[in-house]
Amino acid sequence: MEAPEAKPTAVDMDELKRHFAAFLQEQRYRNTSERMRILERVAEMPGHFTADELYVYMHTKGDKVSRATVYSTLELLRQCDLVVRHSFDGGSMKYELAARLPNHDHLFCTDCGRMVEFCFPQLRELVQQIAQQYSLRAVRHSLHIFARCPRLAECPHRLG
Amino acid sequence: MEAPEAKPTAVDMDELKRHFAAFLQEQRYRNTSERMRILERVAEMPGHFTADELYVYMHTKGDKVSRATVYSTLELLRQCDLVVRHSFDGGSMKYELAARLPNHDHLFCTDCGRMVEFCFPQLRELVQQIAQQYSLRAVRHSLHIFARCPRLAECPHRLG
DNA sequence: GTTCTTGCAAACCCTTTGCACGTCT
DNA sequence: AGACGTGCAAAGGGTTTGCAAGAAC
Repeated sequence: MEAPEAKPTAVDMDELKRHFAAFLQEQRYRNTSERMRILERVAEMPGHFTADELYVYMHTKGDKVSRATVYSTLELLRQCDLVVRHSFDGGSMKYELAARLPNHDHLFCTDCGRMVEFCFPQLRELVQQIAQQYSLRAVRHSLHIFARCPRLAECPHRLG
Repeated sequence: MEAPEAKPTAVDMDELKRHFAAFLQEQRYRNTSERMRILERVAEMPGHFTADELYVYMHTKGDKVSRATVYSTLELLRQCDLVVRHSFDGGSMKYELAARLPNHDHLFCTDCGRMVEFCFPQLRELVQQIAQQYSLRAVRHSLHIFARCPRLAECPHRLG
């Protein structure tokens, strides 16, 4: 049986911008060039990234934005569900475009450090069942699995 | 059907101390009064706590330990699996005695802020299945579910 | 013109580190 | 005696904030 890797979704930039503009207008926030530029650059990031990585990337592209604006705009993008923020153990916050990999989870090999993103429909169902036990409706979830190779020497991705 | 709340396990303090002492000896770390005292106080904490909360608690009890020692001992307790560390979204690290609530997960109501700890055997199985798809053996997992009340006004735990 | 946003730097919080002193073996 | 652990304070990294200048409405 094939392992269900999560696959990137094609991103419709205009759609994202419309979504963001609508959110800003609705919330009486201003539609500034910095905010839209940040959304564009977020969509160019390949997967997870930190606020600082985005800041550095934008400066290599010649964009003039401050870290403060990067942080505050990422927070706005999060409020309107265009980006998701992850708190992986011990590190700084990781952001990611929500449209890129809908509803995926993370598996970490603690032997080699490899991270796999996967998508299991059964998990979605189970999560919904669990929430229902408490008369709630699950909106989002985050599952981290920490695993090891049965025989370390044969781990095909081990470090070193 | 009854919602499966995770139930605290009775804690055998002597057993914990033996486990920790054995770990220290095996790793050639020293068995100091500070380290054992910290383990005792960890066992007195009701649930999740931050390193600083433990530090403050110990000082209310008259223990003289520094923050540095609290942090480093919590790390040792983590290495020998006596405590687990959680990284909840946006906040500081939360620690918890592993023996207290074995293998539980977390459900957050985003309307009222309530957090429920639950334990679903099916989830364990599913997690193991997922890891097997990648030829790995799951060791630990962490599932956070974010959910809402179907009708907010009726949320029995809503804030305000 | 008023209010919000930006950029910069400083502040902030949590955690780790360097060093002198104390303690365990 | 030697090596490790502790306590203190300072450093460190990531994120937020205060304020003056600039842009959106």
